Amino acid sequence: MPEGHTIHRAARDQRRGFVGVPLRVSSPQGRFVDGAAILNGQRLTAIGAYGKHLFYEWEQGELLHVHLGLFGKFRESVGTDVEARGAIRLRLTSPDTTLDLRGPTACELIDPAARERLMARLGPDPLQTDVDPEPFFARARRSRVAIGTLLLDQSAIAGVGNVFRAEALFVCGIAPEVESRTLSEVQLTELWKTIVEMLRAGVRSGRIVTVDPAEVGRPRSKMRRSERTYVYRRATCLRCGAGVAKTELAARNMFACPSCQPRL
DNA sequence: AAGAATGTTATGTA
DNA sequence: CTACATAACATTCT
Repeated sequence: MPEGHTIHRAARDQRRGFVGVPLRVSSPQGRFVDGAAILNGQRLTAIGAYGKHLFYEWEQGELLHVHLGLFGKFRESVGTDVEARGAIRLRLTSPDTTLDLRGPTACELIDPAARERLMARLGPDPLQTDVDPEPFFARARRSRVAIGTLLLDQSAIAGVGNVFRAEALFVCGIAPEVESRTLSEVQLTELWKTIVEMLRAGVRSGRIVTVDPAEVGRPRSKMRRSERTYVYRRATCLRCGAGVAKTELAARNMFACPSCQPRL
């Protein structure tokens, strides 16, 4: 879920006590994390997230960049004597917990300059405090690209993934294939606002629930899987019952309700 | 047990 | 320069 997923993870790791406790980073197999062993014995001092990128900072100034990509996942186990299964790219241990990372797109030690370069090519991240959405608006105003495509372009807006693009467009009643430059200022503003709220809700609840709980008459935590999205991976629209249109946009599955998101 | 899935990047084409 | 297609890479689940 980067998208939320990456961000949730960082938030959750912090709650799990991986910040500020003694950590050991084991030497992983594979082509990832060159020289991670030098982190042995150092304390993790901060976990930061920008868009779908995670940055783990250690006390000696080492900077670990993690991107989960499509398959990357942290798996948590109780205790520190955990059998290593599969290709573990990174293992973090706190006194009572082991956190294994598998399948990330990136897991590498970088320097601050590299992080700057990386962040420089990302658009505004709706989750950052004091973020200025203007670069996203400016891009949208001049682009002929479909808004559904633009939302996945991390250089336009950072952090939105396939679930949130479908759900945010649904909530705003915008058809995904509409050229972004044809959207009104009001629509752009509403879209940004919707995304901010959705991402925040994701971080708060630790899962992606884009449906207003009032709409299904059940608290957020008790919503069934099929009720957590309006159109994403659904056959019918949660709101109006119309058949959801499943298409491909930017090489990803796109879901939209033809009735709630009319193309004008 | 093939295929799909909350992703990115590099490369080629027009 | 923009847009779009394709392939490559990673893992887990059905």
